[in-house]
Amino acid sequence: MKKQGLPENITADDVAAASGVSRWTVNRAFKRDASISPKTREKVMKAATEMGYLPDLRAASLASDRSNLAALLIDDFANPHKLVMLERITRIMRKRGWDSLLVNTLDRADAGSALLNASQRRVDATILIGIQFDDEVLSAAQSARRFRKLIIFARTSNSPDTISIAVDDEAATTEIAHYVESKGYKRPLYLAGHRTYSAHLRRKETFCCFWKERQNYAPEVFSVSKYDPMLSSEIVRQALSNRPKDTLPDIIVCENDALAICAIDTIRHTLKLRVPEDIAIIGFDDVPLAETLNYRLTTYRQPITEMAEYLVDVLESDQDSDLDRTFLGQLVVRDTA
Amino acid sequence: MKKQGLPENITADDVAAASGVSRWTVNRAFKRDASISPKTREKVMKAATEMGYLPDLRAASLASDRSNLAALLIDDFANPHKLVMLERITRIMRKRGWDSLLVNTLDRADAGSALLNASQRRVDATILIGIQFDDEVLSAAQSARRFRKLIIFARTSNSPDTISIAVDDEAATTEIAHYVESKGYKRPLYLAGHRTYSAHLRRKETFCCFWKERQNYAPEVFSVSKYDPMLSSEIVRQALSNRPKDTLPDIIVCENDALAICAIDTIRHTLKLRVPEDIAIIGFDDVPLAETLNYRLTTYRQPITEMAEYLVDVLESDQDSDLDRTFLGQLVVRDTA
DNA sequence: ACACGGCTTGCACTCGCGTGCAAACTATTT
DNA sequence: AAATAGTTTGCACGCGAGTGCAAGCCGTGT
Repeated sequence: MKKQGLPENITADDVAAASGVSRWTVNRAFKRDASISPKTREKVMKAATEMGYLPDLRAASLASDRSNLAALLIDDFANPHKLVMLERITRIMRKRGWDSLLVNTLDRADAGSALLNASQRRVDATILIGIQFDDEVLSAAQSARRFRKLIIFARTSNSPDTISIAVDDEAATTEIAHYVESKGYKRPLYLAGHRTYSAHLRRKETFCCFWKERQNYAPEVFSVSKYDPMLSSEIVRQALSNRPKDTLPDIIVCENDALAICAIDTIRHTLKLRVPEDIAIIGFDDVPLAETLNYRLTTYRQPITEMAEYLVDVLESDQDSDLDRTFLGQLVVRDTA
Repeated sequence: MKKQGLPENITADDVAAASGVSRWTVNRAFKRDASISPKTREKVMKAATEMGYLPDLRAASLASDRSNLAALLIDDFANPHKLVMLERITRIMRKRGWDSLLVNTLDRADAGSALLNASQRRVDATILIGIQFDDEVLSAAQSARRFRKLIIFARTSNSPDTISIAVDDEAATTEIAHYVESKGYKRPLYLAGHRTYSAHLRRKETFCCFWKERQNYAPEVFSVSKYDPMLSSEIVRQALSNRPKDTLPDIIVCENDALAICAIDTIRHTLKLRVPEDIAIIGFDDVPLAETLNYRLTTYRQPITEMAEYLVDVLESDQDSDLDRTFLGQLVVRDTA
């Protein structure tokens, strides 16, 4: 199935010979704004097409020191929102001429070596879509200094050596809090994710501060240490069972949709309560599942497409700093709150 | 954030100079079974570590004509099962020293160029995880003959130039059919996906033939042309509404879990019927959502890990043919049937 | 002490293309 | 027609490593 009489490797030299120009001219024909006459280019391209020639990107990258390749690190395929981001990012990158090296760092122990491996392919940038990257891994990566650009997507980062592209957590959470307040909820419970990650801390803090300031008491808070549906479900159960019904929260504000959906299932199936009649729910992200018949989740949508386009702007930028940027999303009101 | 006084590019030459050997010896130190004395290797590695040197994989690939890189093509991020496969494949490839170039071919029109682009990186193999690849795209890809190996994952293919790694659809569907029969269901409805894809045809055909042969009548069949939850939901609604209750199917056998989950939601929320009391459901794939409280879906689990390990065996194999293989999964009985 | 076989190490050449400059060529002006 | 400015093309050299072979090193047996 491999060769079958196919000329081993067609290189620019072959095309050059066939079209009567030099090898360099052949490669020029493939380069967008190279100085080459339209006639020559056409002639070369015709021969190239006939021979099935396409430039070797490894060699190009080696010679030019630009790969047009970025490593995408993900550590969590279970969170549907990550997948939305992955899809959007890869599609938009592809559209604009960039390839993606997907690095699965689910295996935490292996994350460092996975990172180094990507660097050996001399990627132009490394994009972190995972949240499990604590600052330790981050600074290790950074100090190895193998990465031209280290981009944190959908999470704010305080590191100066890093470019962060994220939604404005404070503005978003404040909008949510206002909504919760305006709807007259009185006993909110905040369901947080892993407690050590800055983006998450910020959301929780913002919500709690808002509430304390306006209502003079702090909301209950529960945390789930990782995106494990079983664990999340158990935490929700613990938070809500064995207490008088009139002390139950009237709304659970969740750090993300994965938690929110898990909470809904647990409330309905384990605790046999109704959503939103007994307990309302509000999420964050607007994952595809959120709009399905079963959930109709009220949530906050991040402008992923816009963020991904900006991401490519960053990839193509020459600047070294001042590339951080936050975005505003929008509250999507459905049925659960 | 880039250089900060970092020696521009550390190459094997630098390490060679620092450790008093030749450049070739330095590279030998990094190659698993190269002929090099343990002492020398240690010396070199020490210097390399201090200087932060790691071989450039682009150059290595260029010189050796092996990239240890495979392109993963996916066209559908909405189907949760694809993601399980993606996660498993990338993790296992990484574990065994392979990198993944993720190619999002959701944009159908762009699929061809995406494919070519991957070939320009001289990947060692191209792996198709999507199903939207009709035989047209497939043969185009093949005839361009730019791919050392073209692997179809989780779908059988009849093309001889292709390596297919998939579950045995016939055996699986037969097992499902036996189960349906043994449970005494009498009016099964088969809910199929896109009708032109061979894997899918095979499942549907197998089920229908089985039923016709044993029960002397053909089951109803409905098809959904793509994985769009809204569309699927609509098809289910059409299939089940406006008919006397006693003519309703007693079980819906779905080609995959995505359809099954969608069917459950529609039956519960739109048609206000119960699952499994009014209509039972059986899926295929065992996606993560299938075991959650909300669904508890009876389904057929594919041995993805095993298949992914075999995939890497194929990547590393020298053979050209006879690499196709099918696997057996298992029926996972939960609550919906 | 000599020679021989086995392990280590060094080297010339190659992979396919980019960069920057100089040479050649074209079109425009006087 | 000659000169000038602008455009197009060719080329030497480099990017960073792999391959296969030849030379060097070691210890052992006689």
